[in-house]
Amino acid sequence: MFKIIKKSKISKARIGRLKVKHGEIDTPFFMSIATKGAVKNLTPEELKQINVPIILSNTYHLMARPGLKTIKKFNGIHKLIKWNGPILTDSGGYQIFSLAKLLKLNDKGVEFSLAESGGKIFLTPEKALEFQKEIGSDICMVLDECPEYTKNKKRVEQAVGRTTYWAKRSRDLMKKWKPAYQQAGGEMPLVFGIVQGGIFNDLRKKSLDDLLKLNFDGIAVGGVSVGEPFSEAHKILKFLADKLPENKPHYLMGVGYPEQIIQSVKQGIDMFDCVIPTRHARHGEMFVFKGKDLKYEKIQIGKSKYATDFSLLDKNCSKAYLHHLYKSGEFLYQRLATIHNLKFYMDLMQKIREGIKKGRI
RNA sequence: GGGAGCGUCGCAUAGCGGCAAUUGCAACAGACUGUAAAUCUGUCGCCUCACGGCUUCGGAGGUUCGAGUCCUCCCGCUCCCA
Repeated sequence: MFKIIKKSKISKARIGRLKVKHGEIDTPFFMSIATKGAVKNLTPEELKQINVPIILSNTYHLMARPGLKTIKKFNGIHKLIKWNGPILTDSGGYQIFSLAKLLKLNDKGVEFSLAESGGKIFLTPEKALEFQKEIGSDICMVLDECPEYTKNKKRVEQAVGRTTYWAKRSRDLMKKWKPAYQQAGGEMPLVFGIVQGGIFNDLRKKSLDDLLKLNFDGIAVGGVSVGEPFSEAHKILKFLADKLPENKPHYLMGVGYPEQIIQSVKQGIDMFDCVIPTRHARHGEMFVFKGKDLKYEKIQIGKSKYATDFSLLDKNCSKAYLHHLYKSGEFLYQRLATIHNLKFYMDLMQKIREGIKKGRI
C-alpha cells in the first residue's frame, strides 16, 4: 500500500509510492481540490492531461448535494464525476472550522444547518466514514474537530480529546466492514487519522500517540492553515517529524504555497492539498517559475505591467491573451489560469521528487 | 422659426437649499492555505501619517445665513414640431 523508495540523506524527505484502489501515486504529491466532485472550471479529462494524480472531495458537500442516494445510483463517486483516478475524501472536519457559525457541536457529532437550502446535516464520525466508504472513496479521512487558530489551550485540548474519541469510534466501525470485504474480495479504502493539537507540542504529541494506537493507514496533520502564520505550523512539523511512523504516508492538510510545501517535504510530508492554485487562478493570479530551480513568482493577470511581452503559457495560450480575457471579463481566463496553476503545482511536485532523488532536498 | 430637456470628480449615474457630494464601471493597492470564495477589503478632487485644511458640480452674475440644487443671461449638447 505504501512503499518508500528513497530517503533523503540531508532531510527527512522521502520518495514513495502509494497504492490505492484506483491507481498508484508517486509521493510526495499534491491533490487538486474538487470539493463538490469537480475541480472548478476543469473537466476530468483535462485533469488527466495535466497529470493530476488524485483529487480531493468533501464529505460534507457531497452529502448535502447530490447526497448518498444519487451517488449510489451512479455506482459511486467515480462514475458520477467521470474520474477513474484516485479520490481522497475529506471528512467534513474542516467545515467544523470554516462553517462554525452554522453548527451545533458535541461529542456525538456535529449538526450543520445548510446555508443554501435551510436543511440540516448531522455528521457523526460513523456517518462521515460510512458515507465515504459507500461512495467509493480511495482514501477516507476520519472525522475530526479542526479548531480555529487559537492560543487558548483548553479549547484545543477539547478538540484533541474529541478528535481522538471520534477516531476510536471510526476504528470500531472499520472492524465491522472487514467481513464483508473479505467475503466479496474487495479492496477496503484506506483510512487516515488526523492529528490535532494546534500550536501546543504536548497536545500534538498526545494526539499523535493516541492515534498511533489505532493503527490507521496513514497519518494526517490537521489543524494547520487555519489562520496561523506558517512558521507556527512549521514548528509543529519539526516537532512531529521524527514521531510520525516512518512506514506510513504523512499528509499535511491544507498546505499550501510552494515554499511551504518544500519546507514540509523536508519534514517528511508525503501528501498535500490546497485551494491555492485553483482559487488564485480564479482570482487572476498565476504561479510562474523563475529559471530552473524551485524559485517562482506570482503574476497578477490583470495588472497592466504584465500586459505585453509574455512568453507562451503553452501551445495555444499566450499570457497576453489571458490578460485580454481577464480584462474583457471573459471567464475563459479562469480555465486557462487554473490549468496553468495546476500544471505549475504538478511541475513543482515533480521537481521536488527529482530533487530528493538527486540528493538536493 | 416654435416647443421640451440636459450639462456633476476618467466613463456612466444619484443628488427634498446644509455636500467633498450617491451608486456602478474603470484605475490602483492588498488579501486568499483539509473551498459557503469566478470572491473579499482598501484607496479613488488637492494638501496632510492623522486631526484638519483647501478648491469643486459647463461659464458669468444674482437671491439666500447657506446654492450642485432657486432666478437671469451666455456657451455646449439632445429630442419633438415646422
